[in-house]
Parts: sequence; structure tokens; C-alpha cells
Amino acid sequence: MSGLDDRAFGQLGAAFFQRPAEQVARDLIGVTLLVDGVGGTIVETEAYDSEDPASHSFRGPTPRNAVMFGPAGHVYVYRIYGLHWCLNFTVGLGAAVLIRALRPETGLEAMRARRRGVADRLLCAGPGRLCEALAVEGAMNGHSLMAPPFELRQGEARPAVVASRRIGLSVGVDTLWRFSLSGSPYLSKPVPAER
DNA sequence: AGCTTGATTGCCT
DNA sequence: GGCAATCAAGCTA
Repeated sequence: MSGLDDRAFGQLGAAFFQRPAEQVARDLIGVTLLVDGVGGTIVETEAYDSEDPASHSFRGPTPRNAVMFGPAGHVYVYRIYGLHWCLNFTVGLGAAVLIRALRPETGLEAMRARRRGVADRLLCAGPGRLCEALAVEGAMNGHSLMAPPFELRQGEARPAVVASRRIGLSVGVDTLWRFSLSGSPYLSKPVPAER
């Protein structure tokens, strides 16, 4: 249901990112993300924009979130809880997509080494875990997604995507801007059952 | 200058 | 399910 079909292209271009965050977030499910040749298929994302009280950009530009107000198609990396990194893709106008989980496929040895003793299913099952497995860190903040070490490739088929509430928020909890690959065992958390 | 809190994770009971 | 780890951004003053 995206307004734009990039599936004809092998590599994602700038136009892919210049759209509303929830559309980009949904369309990123099934896309392959590699950082220095290590990564896999994105299975979970969340959208944030400047109208959203849960977003870092809600109260306007600051030193930390400046990249969100810059051009689309760049990475916004920030530290959370003083411990972990979180990776986002900017989509312009203060909006971005948090990359929450992916299915580890390429460079498994590197990921296992970086996350010692962890089951493969949990290598990239969460924003902080994913950054550890892919060696994403603050120094990459502001870097373009269309240049090394980043590589994004479109998937073959359009995957089944489910929307649900975002995780870990104290505000904006009713917005269904978490997107997951239906039935994937590599999610940070299962999608709650409907009722 | 001081205080609060967080788009998390892993280990404990 | 509960909670500690660990610290800087952002807010109040």
C-alpha cells in the first residue's frame, strides 16, 4: 500500500525515503540491510515524526536530533539508557524510522562474535541488539544510507506486514506505527494477539 | 548546576 | 514478572 513501488530497483534510492515515516517504515519490512557486509532482512520497524509526542523531534531541533531535521536517507544513531545504540533512517522533516529487528543472514560469524553466547534468533532481535551485532555506533550518526558501509537492497516479493503499538513508550502509545514481518521468529517481541 | 528520564537489555526470583 | 546497569540529553532554575 505504498504510494511508490521501488521493488523494481535493486538498491533503494533517495526517493524511497522522502515519504511519510509510517509508509517508509512499512515498506522497509523485507528490505535487506548490510553494514560492512553484515546484516539481513529487516523484520521490525517503528515510525516517528515531529507531530508525535513520542518522537525525539516533537519539541523541535536539538543537538542530538539535528539529523532528523536534515535530508532523508541518512542514519540517526543515538545512545539509549547510557548503554545501547539505536539505529534510525531519516525520512526528512523531523521524521525517522527506528530499525528494531532483522533476520540475521549475512556475516553470521561476525554477529556471533560481537554478541557472544547469544542464540542466533536473538542476534538482532531489538534495536540495541541489532546495533551491537552490526557494529553500529554513534560515530555513524548523520552518515548517508546510499554510501558504504551501508547497503540496502529491495526484497523480491511484498511481504505480509502487521501494524501494532510501538514498544517502550510512555506517550503516543495508541499509534499503530510498529511494523513487523508477519510470523517472524526474529522480532524483538511477539506482536500482541488481536482481541 | 542539579534533576529526571529514557524509542533497552540481561539477569534475578 | 521485577529490577539494576549507566549516562547524557533536555529541562528547570
